Amino acid sequence: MKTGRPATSDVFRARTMAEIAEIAGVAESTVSRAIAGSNRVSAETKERILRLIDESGYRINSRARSLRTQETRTIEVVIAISETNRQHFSDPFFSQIIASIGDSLAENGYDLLLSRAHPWGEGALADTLAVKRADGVIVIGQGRNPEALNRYAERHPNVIVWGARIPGRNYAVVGSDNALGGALAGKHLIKSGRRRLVFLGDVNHVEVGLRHLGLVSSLTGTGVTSDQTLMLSMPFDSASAYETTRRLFEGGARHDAIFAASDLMAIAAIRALSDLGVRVPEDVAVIGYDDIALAEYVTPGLTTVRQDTAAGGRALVESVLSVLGGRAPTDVTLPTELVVRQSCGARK
Amino acid sequence: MKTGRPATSDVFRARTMAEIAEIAGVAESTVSRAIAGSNRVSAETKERILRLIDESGYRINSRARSLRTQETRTIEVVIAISETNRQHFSDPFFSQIIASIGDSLAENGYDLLLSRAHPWGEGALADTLAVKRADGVIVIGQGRNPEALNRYAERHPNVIVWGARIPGRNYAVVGSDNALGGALAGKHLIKSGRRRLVFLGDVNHVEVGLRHLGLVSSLTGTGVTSDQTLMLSMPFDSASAYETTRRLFEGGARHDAIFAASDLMAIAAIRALSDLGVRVPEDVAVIGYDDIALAEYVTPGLTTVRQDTAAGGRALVESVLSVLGGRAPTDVTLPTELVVRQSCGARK
DNA sequence: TCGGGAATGGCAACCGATTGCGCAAGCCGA
DNA sequence: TCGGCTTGCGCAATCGGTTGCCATTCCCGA
Repeated sequence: MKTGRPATSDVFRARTMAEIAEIAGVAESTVSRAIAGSNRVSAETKERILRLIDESGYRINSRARSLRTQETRTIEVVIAISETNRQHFSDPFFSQIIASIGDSLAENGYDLLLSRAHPWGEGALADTLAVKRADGVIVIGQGRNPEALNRYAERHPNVIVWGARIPGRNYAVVGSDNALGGALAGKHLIKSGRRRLVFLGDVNHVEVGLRHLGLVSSLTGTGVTSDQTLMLSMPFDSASAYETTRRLFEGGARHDAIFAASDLMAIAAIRALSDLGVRVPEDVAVIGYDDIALAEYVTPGLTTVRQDTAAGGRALVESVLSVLGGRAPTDVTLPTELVVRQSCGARK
Repeated sequence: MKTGRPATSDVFRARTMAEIAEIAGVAESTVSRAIAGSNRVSAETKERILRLIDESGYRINSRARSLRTQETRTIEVVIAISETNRQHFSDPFFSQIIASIGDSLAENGYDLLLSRAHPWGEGALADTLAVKRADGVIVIGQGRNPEALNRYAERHPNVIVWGARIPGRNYAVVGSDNALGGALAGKHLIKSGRRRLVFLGDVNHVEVGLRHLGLVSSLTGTGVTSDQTLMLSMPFDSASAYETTRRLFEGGARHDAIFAASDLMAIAAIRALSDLGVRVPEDVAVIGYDDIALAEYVTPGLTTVRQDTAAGGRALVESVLSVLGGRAPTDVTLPTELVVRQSCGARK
């Protein structure tokens, strides 16, 4: 251990409830009731015990308590990272929604256990870790393997998922309207005179697939055929978006708009264009998805489909706590809107 | 609860070790030893028990285990957000380092409990939450109130901090060399012909203060006096950086370089300049701090002082686990280097 | 003075695992 | 055949709280 640490103060420091009880001259059960605020302890006894607890720096042992009460007051949050790309988590979208979840949980007196591995993945280890550590689970993203998630949710009742309302699922979801988001982006691009669109994103990913679908559907009746629209499937990260975009336009592509599945990808795409001397938005318009905090401050400002992470986090927590309370969770679809900034301004 | 869920399969599902023991026809203790891999259980008994566990879907109860073993196998990670700006957490720097910490902990079989409130803050509640939930604590950032953190660490031995080696502290730190980082930025700016520097960041924040100090010290002997250098103190977020930069240059400032305390701030500053028609790097060079994943992909690419979050996370975990193992933690200073990209290329 | 009931507090079982210690069976050599 | 040693397994205590139920005290009216 470290040296040179000052001697700890010599006041009484209690480790267990029994010690408190001993000093206070009451039974453990009375201490427990005093803490719980039971009305079966007189006001003065209660006050005396609480003061003693405060002075002695005693803190309740949460494991012992939760062993007895059968609740952990902990919610596990799982990021559905893909096996191939663990860095996915560094997307600010995740930190924003986790921050919101963390705040809501704290307000309700719950802890937040963060997992990066899928507990529904293969292998007993993953499953072992997932059980009995938390009262409920919030999963961020349905990922590329919604069936596995579904099987997991079937066996574990207290699961709420950030994602899309896909049919046949065994869990409640909170999320934006991905198809609408895609359609909003598509309409806006068409309206600003774009004709040859590129979609950047992994359509095998449930939510991304819906965004693509929305984009394509918004094209009907506009005179733009979907075979003018290029769909480039790629993982969820900046490097792939940069490389793909760069290769596409180095090849002399004549596309005039990009819709990316995330802001991170959109920002990287803009950079690829810029490196090639292609102007944004004059030559190519770019729209992202998420509206991360940074979207407003990159150069040029990023037009994007907003997912309200603050509201999303709150809704997820509300949902999971209502399941714990025995109530049925309801699906929540958050308002989904396009935020127009420079990267997709009108053609000059 | 939800309706329409398929009936759960009718295989035997064990909830407790006692049930396993009963079915296997052995004592609970034998089951426990079989799981722990004790050599006091014969190979065939062990195999029989493990197979039964696997088939029955039994998962050990981590609270009961940790109550008995007196260890939680959980590490708490605390983000030193400021009271005034809770959104601070959305900085990708934090998510990157948390991702790395999470991976290292998982490799070592530890869970990650995420806290956003300072457990060393005022109020018994905050303290209550902090105790006995985890075996150790990793604090990200010393923040603006290192004394409070110090007092906290005095009472809680198993604390490791991401931050700077300030004197008198009661904890071990892992971090970059902030003064060196500041100096590297300063030297590079001078070398590329810049003379009138601006520093953006809250110097009351321990690490930021050191970065500023490093910048100023690198100026000696260069002919640039420190009173040519402007220090603008501001919180740690994009909006403030944008506003401050914009106001400064709207006022017709003749500064030719900005060094920001974080990449997020640098990116926002670039945007403010761009909105005013100031060219980066031709008119003003910009250097950030952190080298977040996005720094490489923004437009223009961000020159920045790299903090290796992957190595940092690993070192933090190694340190806290070594304290738990009874060994003394050692301070770790990570390699600190400047990554030059377009935002501070040579003057054209 | 005595019985009844409200108010307060204590006893002990319990949550689900881990582990020191003791016991029984099997094996060996003498 | 017998004692001693090794190996495998079970008993029961234990971790630190919570809570049903019973015991005690006190106050009051009859």
